[in-house]
Amino acid sequence: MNLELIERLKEAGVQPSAQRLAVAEFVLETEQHPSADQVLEQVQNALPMLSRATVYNTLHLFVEKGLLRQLVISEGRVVFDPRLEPHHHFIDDETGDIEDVPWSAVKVGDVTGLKGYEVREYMVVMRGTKVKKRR
Amino acid sequence: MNLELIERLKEAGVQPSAQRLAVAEFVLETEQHPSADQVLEQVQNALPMLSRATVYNTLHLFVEKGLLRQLVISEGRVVFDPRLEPHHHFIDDETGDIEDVPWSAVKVGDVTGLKGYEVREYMVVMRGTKVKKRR
DNA sequence: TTCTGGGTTTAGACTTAATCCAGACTTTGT
DNA sequence: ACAAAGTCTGGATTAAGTCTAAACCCAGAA
Repeated sequence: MNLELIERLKEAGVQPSAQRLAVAEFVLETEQHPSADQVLEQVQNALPMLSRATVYNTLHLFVEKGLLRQLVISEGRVVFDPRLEPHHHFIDDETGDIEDVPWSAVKVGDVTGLKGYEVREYMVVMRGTKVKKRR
Repeated sequence: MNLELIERLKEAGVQPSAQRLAVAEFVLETEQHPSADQVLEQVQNALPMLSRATVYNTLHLFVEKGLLRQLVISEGRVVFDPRLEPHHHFIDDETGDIEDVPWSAVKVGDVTGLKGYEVREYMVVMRGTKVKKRR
């Protein structure tokens, strides 16, 4: 099962294993921005013997191999994002939820030309509240 | 001594005290982006009996009263920034140092008009390396 | 001056996220 | 089947941050 995922791990240079597959299945597929502990909790449903250390190891491995991005923008927590293409982030003041904002939604002027800095990546971080749909 | 600072605290609605003054003296003046523990360490030079809890209380009070901003963008740490006017941030990949980038250095297109979001504040977070001065 | 009460500070216990480690287990190649 | 390399585990450890109860300080009232 899940041959595609196995292929994807191999391509990234990650040797597949039951644990890694289970973690990948959740974290590479989710729409959320889970923290390590949230990943642990979720994946333990499928694989109860999974240890915390393995989750941390696996997530860091995935980040290293470019399958995940690590975000450090939310309230005191490190969080993982499976969307690799550049995008911005909106953080809800009330709930702390992080949402992706498409790259095209915000235009940012030339950043690579900043004197003194070699910018590898950048994003706009917005904070505020979500507007209820008006009828 | 330091009448100005005392005035500033009072204006912000903070009742001055020896500890709060000492913390203010460091954290409102620094060019860095210190973490709570760095503040503790520094201010203990001037006030050795200062307790960790007081530093946390004071920093949070300052944030609440608008004397400081809390940043959550660096490697797993909450960090405080005494510059209240809007600006962007550059984070050095190697050292983790955070530097301020003037608001005018990067132009960002209209963000307030994003459908579905009420944006209270935003900033561009850049990551990369500092360029050595070329001769 | 002494008393009193509110706000402030303290040390230490506690919580939670994250890391480390040594041994056990699995997989791979021969 | 075996050895070596790689992976996983539970538990101990570290570190950031929070909480709490008792002590402290000081301004105003008596």
